[in-house]
Amino acid sequence: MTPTDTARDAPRACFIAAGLEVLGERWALLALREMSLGVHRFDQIARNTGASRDILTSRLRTLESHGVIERVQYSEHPPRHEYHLTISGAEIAPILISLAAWSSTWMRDETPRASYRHSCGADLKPVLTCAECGEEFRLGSLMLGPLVSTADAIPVDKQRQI
Amino acid sequence: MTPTDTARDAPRACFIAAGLEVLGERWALLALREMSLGVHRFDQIARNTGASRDILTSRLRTLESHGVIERVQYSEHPPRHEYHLTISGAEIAPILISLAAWSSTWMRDETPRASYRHSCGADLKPVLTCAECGEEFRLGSLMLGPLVSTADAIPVDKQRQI
DNA sequence: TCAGTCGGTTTGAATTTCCAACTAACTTGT
DNA sequence: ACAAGTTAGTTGGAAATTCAAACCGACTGA
Repeated sequence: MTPTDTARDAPRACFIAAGLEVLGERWALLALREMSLGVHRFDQIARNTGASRDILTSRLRTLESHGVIERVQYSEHPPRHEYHLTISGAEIAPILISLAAWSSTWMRDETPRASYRHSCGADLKPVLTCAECGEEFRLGSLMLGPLVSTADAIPVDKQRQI
Repeated sequence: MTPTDTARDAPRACFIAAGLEVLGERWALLALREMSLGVHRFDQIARNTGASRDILTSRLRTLESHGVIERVQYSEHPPRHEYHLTISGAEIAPILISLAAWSSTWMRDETPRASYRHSCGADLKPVLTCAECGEEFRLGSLMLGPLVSTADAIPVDKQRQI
């Protein structure tokens, strides 16, 4: 039994699986993409993602309940809300950027698509390094660590803030 | 009409959306997680992800048809295959790592989960920087660029290799 | 007054996923 | 030799999710 095995029938409970429970539902990342591009209103998010309105409603509620986004009222009568990223939501940027970079390298086909760039003006060429040792992450540099739960506190500078 | 707007009804065709068409289907990233942890066989991938076998079959076929993974025969009679990451598949590492890091910061709850670490031994603390200017990526540093398609060739060192 | 906007909700149909059982071709243990 | 187990699927029917379009209430602007 190597460390990468799991018990006979239990799926691997890890933080990748946990993150996907929130971010991995259909349309969730596209909605977050819109907010990081400065689009905050329901109708525009629905149009720009292509999600149907009922599903989008449900996704936004899930993201809100997990503290990834927040609803900000911008009109009293009638009550109207905008959707904004929280600190937690802003920190999905590396996920979107890695995805955009991978996709623009490997998903080139005949259909023209919007590319992305860094605010410095350059094409997307993100490099992911370990803050500890400075080495670049690559295949095989990701390894399973110990089990953690709430018992291990979230660092103060990372605590949920809405 | 700001650059972040889209035509009245067309969803934004961008590389994030394109990448999610392949990587964003349910179970796809978990299957890729297994392969990057060294698990290459159907039964074990099914058990470790929790995906039902028919859906997993379908996902693996999709990933294969997009060149993200390849089937490697390891037995002639009966024909049996292992699933391995291609170059393209290996390069999803930054996506998985960013997701794992985000999740272990923000998705702490009572259920204990496997954490991840870098091969240097440190906890996951990935930093995403722009290869061009060296600045760290953050919210707002991702901007839309021009439309691109096959016309713009994939760099030779990045061409699909199976 | 009348069309249009905004953020949804409702409805019923279409699609996807789930699960358990089944298969085929082996291999291993007794 | 024979039974049991392993492996990589496939099948079928039920359950869950998603879809698209219509509808709604409270407005706004012409």
